[in-house]
Amino acid sequence: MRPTVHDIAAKAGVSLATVDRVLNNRPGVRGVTRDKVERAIEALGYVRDVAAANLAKSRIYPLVFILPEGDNTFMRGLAAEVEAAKARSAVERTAITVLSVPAFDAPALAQALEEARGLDPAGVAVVAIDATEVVRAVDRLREDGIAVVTLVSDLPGSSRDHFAGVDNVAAGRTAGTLMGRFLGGREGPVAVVAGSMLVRDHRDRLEGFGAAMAESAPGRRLLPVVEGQDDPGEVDRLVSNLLADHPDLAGIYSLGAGNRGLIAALERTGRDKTVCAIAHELTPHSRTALLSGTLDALLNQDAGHEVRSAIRVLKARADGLAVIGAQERIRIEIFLKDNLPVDPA
Amino acid sequence: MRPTVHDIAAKAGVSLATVDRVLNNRPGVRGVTRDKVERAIEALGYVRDVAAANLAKSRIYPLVFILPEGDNTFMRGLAAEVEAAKARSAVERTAITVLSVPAFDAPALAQALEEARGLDPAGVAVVAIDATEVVRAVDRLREDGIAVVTLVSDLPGSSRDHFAGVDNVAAGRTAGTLMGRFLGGREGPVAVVAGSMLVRDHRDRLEGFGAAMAESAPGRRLLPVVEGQDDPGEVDRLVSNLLADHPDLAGIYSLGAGNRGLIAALERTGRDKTVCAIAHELTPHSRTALLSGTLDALLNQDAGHEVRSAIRVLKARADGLAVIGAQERIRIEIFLKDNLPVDPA
DNA sequence: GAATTTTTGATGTACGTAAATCAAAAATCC
DNA sequence: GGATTTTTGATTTACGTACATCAAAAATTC
Repeated sequence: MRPTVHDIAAKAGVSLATVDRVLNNRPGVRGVTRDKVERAIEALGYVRDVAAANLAKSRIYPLVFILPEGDNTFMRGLAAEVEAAKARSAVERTAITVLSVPAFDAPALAQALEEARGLDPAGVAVVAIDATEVVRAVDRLREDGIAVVTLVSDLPGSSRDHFAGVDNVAAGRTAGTLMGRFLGGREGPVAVVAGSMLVRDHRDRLEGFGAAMAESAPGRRLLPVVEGQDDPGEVDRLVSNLLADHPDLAGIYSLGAGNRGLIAALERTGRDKTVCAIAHELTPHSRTALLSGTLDALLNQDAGHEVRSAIRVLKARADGLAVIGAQERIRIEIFLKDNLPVDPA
Repeated sequence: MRPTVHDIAAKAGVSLATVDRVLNNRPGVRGVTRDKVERAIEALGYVRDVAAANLAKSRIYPLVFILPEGDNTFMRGLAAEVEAAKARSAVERTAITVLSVPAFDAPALAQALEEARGLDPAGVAVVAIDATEVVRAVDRLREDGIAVVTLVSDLPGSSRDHFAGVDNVAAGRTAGTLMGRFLGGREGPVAVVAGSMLVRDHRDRLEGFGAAMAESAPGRRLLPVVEGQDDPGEVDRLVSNLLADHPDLAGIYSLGAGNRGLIAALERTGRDKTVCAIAHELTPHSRTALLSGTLDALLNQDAGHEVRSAIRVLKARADGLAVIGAQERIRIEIFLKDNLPVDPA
């Protein structure tokens, strides 16, 4: 049987109340006594039964998720994962509120953060936009003792506790290496389609992509980045133009969302088999395009992992506990048509 | 506040004891009453507080892991993950026993399964070998009501409850597609190094690799498979011979373990930059080789995920609960030098 | 050494569920 | 309608921790 508080009390020769005072560092214990108890804890290898502790505390963690609105599948998938977490809230002792804000709208996001603050939650998870007013709003939350985790897109200048997302420079590098190697001897320039250069993750991916391309395909020409606002229609228009302007286009790296537009443009023009296309995020559309060969590779961040990780970190921070960084690191997944997970993500 | 058993009792107009009888389907409840209670549960949206339930039951799950001995890093990593799970057993209410058996030894494995049966555990996780006596031993465990999960290597003919491992045909296909595309215009044959064609996962990988290579690099010559017994020394010898015999060798796919030998042979002969090498399993050695460019890509199955998934499935099966197949599916990870996780696996 | 403050002990209740016991009520059988 | 069986109720204890209260003991101050 694993040791309990009673065993510690017996071993240390003190009362249960004193053990409780030490365990929950309540005041009124002499240093000598505290040491005695701590030695007993050590000797017995006691670990607090969290289930029993939570039961006794009947603690719940009120959390707020702030997500962007908008017509792109990845963010809708992220929202779905938050809903799934909500369904688990009874088990996980969380109470999750979701706030939606217009995409790429820093003032609206800052306002939503203020609204979240009004709800006095234990923690807030937010898909960040890199703007000073957002940084200020996050810092205000932290000053109120509210834990903050950035989700998918980080906010490095702020005092956020943690970033639940991928290393986007590395993701861009990965795409660059794949593109360079997949192109092989093929001639022609490579295009890059982003959502918006105002968002940090897109800037980071571009940086990584450029660097890795320079290594794996030195001398290859990169066309100037075009920005599709993560909107399928806009991406379709931009890619169609690129294909028309560059009959020898060898590859396209789409580092943002709105890939339905990319896929549509490639397939409509019949260039899907000759242009090497690498994109981000596994969705039903991108999955189909990967299987048909329109897309050559797909980089992915697991939205479910990110949401679950964010919740774990927020809970830990609310309790003032440390998190194991390595365990909460989100991986950059590479999918080819051959290693797709069976269920549509 | 979320509803409790008391709320159900009040709502249904029955006693607490009756609610308990329904919830834990104990006998002695009329159909009418049972319905009344179930409607109340439904109406209130009651979900059992697992923490409280486990506390009350003070249930533990005795589990047995059967792992092969042998000098290869992957299996040692797997064993380390089981140890890590053992360290968590207080929290997870498990009691894990590990049995070691000689590698590739079916009679010894069957005997270990019998030994596990003698321990009367709730479940057994085993790295399977494809042999009739092993199938029989697994079936005997199942007849005794003991849950069985195969780990890493499956046993399709048996009555095992679940396989915690990757789809190895798909893994081979993934390697084949990568190899075909990475080779690009380069000439020369491609070699395949396996551990043993007697093991199912290696046969599966070879099958997938051949099929995908035929698609992505039609006409490319595949050399006959050589078998290195997952032993670094033997692999080194075999690869050295291959390199000597085929000065124009374009690629090597190592689908088993013992990659230290592969890496050593490539680097010693200075062919590490000209031969495209794809291997399995992320280890400190393969990680270094990927970063230095000796290996071009690495396929991986996350041993930690596999062990944790096996435990979840065994616990669920011991309680007669269903598992969500999709959630327990182990992914085939692709690593390039750019998307390696930060901590050495 | 008396008064004060600090530390410790003893004890009880609560969290939500499991499981057991015994008595009471209701249904069923003949 | 009485005997028997089945169903239901009432109540208690337990799991391991948190937290509060009050009394007793020890240490500290002057």
